[in-house]
Order: sequence, then structure tokens, then C-alpha cells
Amino acid sequence: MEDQADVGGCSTAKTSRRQKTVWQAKQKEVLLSVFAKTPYPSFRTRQELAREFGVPESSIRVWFQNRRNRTGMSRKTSKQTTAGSSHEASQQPPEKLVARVQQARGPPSERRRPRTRLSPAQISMLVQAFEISPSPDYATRVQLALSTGLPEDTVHIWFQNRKARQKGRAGGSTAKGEDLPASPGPERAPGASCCIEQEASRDSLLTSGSAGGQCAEALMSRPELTFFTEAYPESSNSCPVQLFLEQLVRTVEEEQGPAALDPDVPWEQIEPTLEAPLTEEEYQALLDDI
DNA sequence: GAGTAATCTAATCAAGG
DNA sequence: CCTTGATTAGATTACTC
Repeated sequence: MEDQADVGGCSTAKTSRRQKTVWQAKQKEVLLSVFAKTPYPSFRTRQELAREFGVPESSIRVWFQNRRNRTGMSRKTSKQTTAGSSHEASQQPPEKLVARVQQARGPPSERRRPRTRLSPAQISMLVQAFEISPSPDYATRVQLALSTGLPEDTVHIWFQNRKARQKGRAGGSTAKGEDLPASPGPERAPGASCCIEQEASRDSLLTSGSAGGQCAEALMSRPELTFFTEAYPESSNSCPVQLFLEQLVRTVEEEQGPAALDPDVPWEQIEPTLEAPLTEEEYQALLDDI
């Protein structure tokens, strides 16, 4: 029954990348038929599919991205449409038409994942992690997701956006610590770009010398993240980033109160909840509906 | 209108058959 | 080696204040 994408493939898995999803024939069939109806499925549809297949929504999104890319179904970027191709542009209506078609299927609010509102505590953790590594690998992102209570995908997106913004603003020469929430002063931020071990050994971060494993274990046993612990059983405890993050969690909770990170609220609740997996008829209905 | 989360394309990397 | 899932940069869209 765990016919989901195979995540058991490589045991000594490099955790720098998410393990490659292997779609089953039936899953692919469904993906293809959805794609035939719309190459741009809504977030809701993607999430339905993800839930049904037992894979992350981002895997579904990536599949559609790659598919569009490789079948020439991608809408042209505005650069391309304005830049070169005036001839085929008249044949193929540009992005406006696509947008209209998409809107006809529902408001953007249903097409997009609802905007995540990051708490000051979450932002503060992300910013500190960013200073250590602006391009964290998959394992680190999962650790960060665990620590912040955010989906890994959201962590990933946050790093992408942050990097892009930083680059855009780095035109000058001053790197500003802009993203920290409206709180007055991140006193520690300026010096924080040193190595993880150094950070981890700072007294200010270490509340009480030992302990940390427990916190990590509790986090790792969260049901929505078991896919990771199953895939990467050896990932716990050995990673310095994890140690750092555990301490970060404690620090933030100390500074901003235990409710700051809301560890008891699973991230799934942030998103519009969907019901149990679809039956075959519901699938058909879904496909017809698109 | 600014800030920023989410989405997109295009190019590329890399795992699996 | 080829196919295809994952990642990245950069641009864009859309939500929230």
C-alpha cells in the first residue's frame, strides 16, 4: 500500500537533494490526464494529487513544471514575448490569455497556496540560518522545517526569495539585515556569520549545557515528517546544523515565550485542510472538474 | 505602493533504468 | 546514455499592510 514514490532507493543517501521520486504507472496516468486538461493545476488540485499519492505537493508541482518545459507547453516569459518572437505571438496568445483561462477556473486565492504568515520567531530563525548558509541542502532545510514548524517547501521558497532580494539589493555595498521583524534590534546578528560550531558553542545560545537530542527526537517523530526519518535514518543527531537549530529553538522560546514557535500546531493546519484520500469516482470528478 | 510569499520559465544537475 | 525528477537564478504575480 505504501505505493508512494520510492524513497528507499539509496540507503547511504546524500541528503543534499531530495530523493528522486519514482512515479508508478497509475500515478503517471493520472498526472498525464490532469496535465491534458490543464498544464497549470491549482494548488488545491496539486495538493489533492499529492495527498492521494502520498508525496509532497512540491513533487507534483515539479512534475508539472518539467512536463510543461519538455512538451513546449510553457507559456512564454514576458521577456521572450516582447523580445524576439512577434511572428508566433500573433498565433499563440501570450500570457494574458493563459491567465484569463486560469482565472476562469477560479480566483487566484484558490489557485495559489495561501500566503504563509511567518512569525517573528520563525523569521528570526530563518535569518540566522541564512547567515550560516544561504543555500542549505535538503537535509538542512528539513531540519529547519522541523525547528520552525514550517513545511520544507516554504523554507525552500523563503531561502530562494531571500537570496534573490539580497542579490538585488547588494547592488550597493551594504548588506542590510532587513528581514528581521519589526522588533527593535537583533543585537547578535552582526557577528553571526561565523561557523556553526562556533555559534553552537556560544553561551548565549546554550541555555543548559547538554540536552538537545530529546527535542530533536520529538520533532523527528512528528507524523508528517516520518517520510524523512524513514528515508534518512542516520540523519539525526550527527548534524551540526541540527544542534545549532535545536539551540536556536530554545533561545527563541526563551526570548519570546514558549508559544512563539507553536510547535503543537502542525504546519498542515496552516493550509486549507483537505479530506481523506479520493476514491476513484472522486478522481474522475476531479479530472472532469478541471 | 512597498514588502514579500508563491509561482513561473529556462537551464542545469544528477539519479535510475 | 537517456529519461526525468530536483534544484537554481531570475522575473513575475499576487497578497497583506
